[in-house]
Amino acid sequence: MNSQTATTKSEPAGCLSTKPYHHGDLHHQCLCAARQLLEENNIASLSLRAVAKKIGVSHTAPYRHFKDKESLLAGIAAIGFRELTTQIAQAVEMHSGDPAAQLLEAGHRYVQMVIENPQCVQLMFGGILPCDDTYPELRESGDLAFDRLKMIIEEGQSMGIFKKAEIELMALTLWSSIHGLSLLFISGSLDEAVAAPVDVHPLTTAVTHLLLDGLKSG
Amino acid sequence: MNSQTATTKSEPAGCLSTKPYHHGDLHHQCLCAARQLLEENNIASLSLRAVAKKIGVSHTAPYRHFKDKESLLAGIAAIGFRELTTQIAQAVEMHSGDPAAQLLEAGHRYVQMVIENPQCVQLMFGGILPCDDTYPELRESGDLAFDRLKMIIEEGQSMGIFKKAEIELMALTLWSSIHGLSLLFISGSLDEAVAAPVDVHPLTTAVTHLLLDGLKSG
DNA sequence: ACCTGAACACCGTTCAAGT
DNA sequence: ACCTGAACACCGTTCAAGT
Repeated sequence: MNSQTATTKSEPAGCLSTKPYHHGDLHHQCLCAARQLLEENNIASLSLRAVAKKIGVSHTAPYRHFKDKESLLAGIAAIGFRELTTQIAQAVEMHSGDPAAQLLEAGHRYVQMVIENPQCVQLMFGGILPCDDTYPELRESGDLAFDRLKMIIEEGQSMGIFKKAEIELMALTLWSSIHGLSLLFISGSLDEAVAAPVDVHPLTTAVTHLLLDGLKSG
Repeated sequence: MNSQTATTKSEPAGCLSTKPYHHGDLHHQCLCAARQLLEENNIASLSLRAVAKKIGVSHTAPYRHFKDKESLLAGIAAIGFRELTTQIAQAVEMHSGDPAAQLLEAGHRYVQMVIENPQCVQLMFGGILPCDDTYPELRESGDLAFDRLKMIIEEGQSMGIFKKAEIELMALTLWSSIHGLSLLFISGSLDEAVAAPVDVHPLTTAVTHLLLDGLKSG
């Protein structure tokens, strides 16, 4: 039994390893460490130097793999967008042939993702990263997720269970609502505004059902 | 004519003034300068030292009026919440007796406020400030705005134009939707996802109408 | 190629000292 | 009371230098 390999494998996901001079995986390790540090504190207090320290590398080493701090942040955001797309895709697979169930499941997964990675989501949608085409990888997955949403609605329309309003508008309304609900959850604003203790899952279900009422045909 | 007063008054809102040793208004001037600097760049690059420099005061002077940087940020957020509440109140006054029109107007004003003060809104809802009762002033106005929203719905129900679902749930759905739509606007995500050029006002109207369909009685 | 250490211009925050 | 300057431990970023 190779003790070095064993040590690496037994790490809890902390991306630690016995570090050779060229460990080669620095790019991935930076993203991994940064993601952890980001969720532990917040966006403002994430420092490139702390990331380097966590991996056990000099504070200038990350510059081999990322142009600057912003570019590292963009890398984390990209991972988040990919994860969101995956979640929606899984929701669609799970309830194939039932658009309403697909939307409900996708909504739950979206909310769950936001609650589990609040700081990452703030990074994705918080206007810290530039909106232009500086990081094309970012918007591609967001785009993909929206397309999938539209496909669900299209199927619902052709099955006659959704009204035939403009697809893009219906998709936008659903996305906005679940997006807003998620962000209100993590902002803490709901704890004060809503009288009862905030119970994420049933609240998400209720909101979605109310929305679907507005989309129903007839 | 007193040239000193004239100079102060003719400032475009930049909060500049000929500075006596005790200018007394430092608290307000800090908030004002910070708000400007915040919108000019973003939250991460707002520095207490830059704020002090903009007012023409030593970099430790703000500590007389704010415990730390976070407490200054909380002050800015509080102003934002108060402004949001005011906007909704004005929307209610403007269309008294017509709950649907009140909701539409409030939505437009909410979106407008977010678009004009994106960084401030990120501060208000971005999870940078602690959610607990460290800054009680913050949640009080948010609370007030939500109450007003519920009153609109209540009136609509008693007039028989809204369905009699749970008021809090209906209010939450509306708030989430408009909140989410606003944040998607400023995040730039829509520019990529939506095919047509994003036109804020008509899009907000369309989304609200779709939502109101779901809230209608009958 | 990949990594390091010194250096620079910035931060937030504290504290003794000045008016 | 209100403000200042020096000091401390942090930042991001650059660059010559090392393996």
